Amino acid sequence: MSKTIHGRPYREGLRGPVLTPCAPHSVLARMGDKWTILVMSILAISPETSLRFSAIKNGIPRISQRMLTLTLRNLERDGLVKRHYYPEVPPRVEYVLTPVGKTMLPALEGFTSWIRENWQAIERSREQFDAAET
Amino acid sequence: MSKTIHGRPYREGLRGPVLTPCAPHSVLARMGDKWTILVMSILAISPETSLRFSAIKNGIPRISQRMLTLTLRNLERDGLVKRHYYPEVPPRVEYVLTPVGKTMLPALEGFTSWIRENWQAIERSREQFDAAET
DNA sequence: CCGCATCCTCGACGATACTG
DNA sequence: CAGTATCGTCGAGGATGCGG
Repeated sequence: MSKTIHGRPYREGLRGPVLTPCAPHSVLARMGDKWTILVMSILAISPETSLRFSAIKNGIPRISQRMLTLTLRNLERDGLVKRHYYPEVPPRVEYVLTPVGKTMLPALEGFTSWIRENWQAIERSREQFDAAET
Repeated sequence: MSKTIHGRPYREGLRGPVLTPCAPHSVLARMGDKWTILVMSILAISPETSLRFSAIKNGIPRISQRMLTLTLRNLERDGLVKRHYYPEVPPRVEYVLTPVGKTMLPALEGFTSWIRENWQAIERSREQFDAAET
């Protein structure tokens, strides 16, 4: 059994630890992209209620129709969000978190709450760093 | 006092909740980029020990010198990593997590452990989804 | 109402070569 | 050894318009 850090396997090489390849990055990258967290947050407000496409769009200032569609597709593909299509006129489409999507919320919240408590320090550090460049 | 979800403020609009702008995305985006988590993971293995540039590079297969430099610069700018330069010949440069950087580890670990437990389900969902497209 | 197609811009990332 | 400079590629993301 090899050692792990953050669930990431690694071995002790001659010149220190070497990380072995890992898949989970794809999930982190997804959550880190421009709109995904915002969509998750909107759906997390009342996790049992499904929201219409337009309600989500209205909830996220400045998101384009195209990017919302793509973001929702990706979440659906990952099995975190379920899409319900109602073939009415005009059509109605609603989205909800799946069970898996809901289990992600506490873990995500743990991380975002750390960010909430620390991002001001981070912002200050960035300003200092940038100011130090002549 | 307005309501929040994941530390994100929102208001109840006429057609549902509306997220108000939020800064923390920049932190999530940072961690979600291609190499940052890997660098954090390497430094997290023994948080009290500083590592040489080359040790980090050896620990992350396929990272280029350029991308490691950029990634470390960004982390230093955010105040999560501290850089120590020793003007010897040949030069030696070491990196350690800052106190702030260390406090991030448990929160990050919470999220990555959720990913570890669920990414196989996510992978399966992706394969199914892709297979469903004719 | 919702989604797709098209076109465009820009920055992340990689490869390579050079310097103190 | 560590970092910088330069150049090239590629895909994320935005604007707009059409269609069921």
